[in-house]
Amino acid sequence: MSLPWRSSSLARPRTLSVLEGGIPFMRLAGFNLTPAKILRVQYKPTSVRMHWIDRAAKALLKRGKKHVIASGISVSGHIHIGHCNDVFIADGVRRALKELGGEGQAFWYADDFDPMRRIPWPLNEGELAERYKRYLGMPYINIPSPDSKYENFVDYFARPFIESLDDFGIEVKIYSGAKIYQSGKMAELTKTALKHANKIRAILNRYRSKPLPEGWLPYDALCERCGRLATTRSLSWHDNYVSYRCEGSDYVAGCGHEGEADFTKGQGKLTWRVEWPARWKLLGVTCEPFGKDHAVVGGSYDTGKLIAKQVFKCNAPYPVPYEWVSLKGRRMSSSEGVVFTLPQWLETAEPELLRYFIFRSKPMKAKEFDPGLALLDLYDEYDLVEQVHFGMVEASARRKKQFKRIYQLSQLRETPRRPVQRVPFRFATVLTQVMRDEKHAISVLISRGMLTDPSESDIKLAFRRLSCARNWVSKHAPERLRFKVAETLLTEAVQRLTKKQKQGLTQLAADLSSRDFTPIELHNHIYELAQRVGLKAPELFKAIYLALLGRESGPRAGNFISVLDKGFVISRFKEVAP
RNA sequence: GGGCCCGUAGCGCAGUCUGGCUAGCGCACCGGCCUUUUAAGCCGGGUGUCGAGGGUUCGAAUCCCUCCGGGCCCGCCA
Repeated sequence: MSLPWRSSSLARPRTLSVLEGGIPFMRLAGFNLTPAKILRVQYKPTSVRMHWIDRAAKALLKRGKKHVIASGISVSGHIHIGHCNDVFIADGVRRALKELGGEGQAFWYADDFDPMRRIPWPLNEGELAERYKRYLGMPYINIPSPDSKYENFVDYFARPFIESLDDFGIEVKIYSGAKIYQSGKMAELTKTALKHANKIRAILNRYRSKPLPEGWLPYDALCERCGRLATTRSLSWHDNYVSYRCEGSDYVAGCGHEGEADFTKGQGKLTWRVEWPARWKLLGVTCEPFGKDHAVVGGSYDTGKLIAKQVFKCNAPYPVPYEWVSLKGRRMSSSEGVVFTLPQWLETAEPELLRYFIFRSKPMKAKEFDPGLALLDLYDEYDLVEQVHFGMVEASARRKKQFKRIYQLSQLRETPRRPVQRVPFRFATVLTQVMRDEKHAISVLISRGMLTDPSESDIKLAFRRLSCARNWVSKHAPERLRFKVAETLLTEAVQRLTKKQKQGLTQLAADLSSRDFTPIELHNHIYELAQRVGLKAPELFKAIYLALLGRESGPRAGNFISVLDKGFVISRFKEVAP
């Protein structure tokens, strides 16, 4: 059927049924619609449901072609997957910009010159806590590492994160706040801020219940005597110097020292609310994701926007606020040790899954992560999205479009062209506990139809998943999903078997040696056998598990036995009733 | 005091920006199947006042207003 208004590819009617069924219905219902009105309904284009990453990229392109996307975190402890929103989103926008014909560069900025307000986990436990107390109020970069393998506190917490970024397909330039201050690059902007201290104070006071005092300066000097940053109050400034007194703060005492800090040499820093817009100016930031704490009215983004405009004469970046991630229902917190880090993620889940986790829902939607059983669902969901992407699973056009984009954003780099062969993670958790070696695992996977004529990369993916499954079983799985084939027959297990159960096992051993079974055949055979020897099926199952595992339940039996070495199973069953 | 998010099936959620096809997905559940299923079974089934009320509209889960419930953030400091 050809419809005249379909000439424009965009102006497709939403659906035909609306047109065909809708109008008569409306007439029947007594509505007197003018043709124009009907046409407007008909011409309604298919709604273009864009992923929020693309929406951000599109908005940026309206402003210009080249963009700098910022992300950054205060290195106040372990950097966890909640923090990843920042850098993952920044990188996602960069990628989307590129796809839309723009240019983007993303960076990650370590706020490593901020003072330590609280001793983070795990340094807040035992004797370490005592040792680290003295560093309260000092910049992170000047605090030693608890582990000699790392240069300092910042290296200790940030390096595992930074080094993992590549594994997640993140391409960002790394900056260090401390280094930037020490290099003198912030000197000019610091001077500008000091010159406009009154203006800045007025901006900040708009949102403060307790106004900043007269003579307040937006600068935190580093005390040359005690090395603290949080304790000083800036009194005045001249040339390149800010004079200060080390008075103390609410969480740590000052040393009383009075001195001068050279702001061209990194002897102090701008206070956060001013530092942020100064950084936008310095690095030409045009887009930045940030946590909802900054996004609140009167928060640092609001004041930063005004300071940027009025003091630094630049525009605030396009904001992408995001919600936080909780871990098993608790708010992730590096200081309290409620963390799940990137290296931890890689142990138990594929990197694509974390990207998927972040990009699947809107940024301001709170996310909940649970590495336990819920991770299985995440795997299944990811696999499903992948299958929809490759057209192996049917989905509505709208859903398909949405899934495809999320799938693309979840890829580390290029989106695979051909369908990927996946081992279902749930099966991987069983296989990894019984497989003898890689060759064996492959043959099992092939015999199950989970791998068909696998390529090298299919095999690689399968082993990556098996390795994740192994780690997951040992670290996050509930006890009932863990099992270990008993090295020798446990006498305790034998004692728990009835005479009939023993007979059943002996017979099963005989049957196994007389012919081959597929897993399903074997499973069915167990039922038949139970009946033959006068047992209820569950009793025979229990016997099998007791003999093999030393406990009463285990993975699906036919499956399980056929993965084990046949000779071993036969002799184990025979052993039960010598 | 201000702001944000959430409220849709038993549970977890998508859909809301940009109103429109029969409100969808996963898990759970229910029924059936191979005489029999413990952990890759297979097939079938939606079990729903879209938090409440009002408004706009030919049409509202979707837009507007009010309210209720839950969570979080800011108002010190990132």
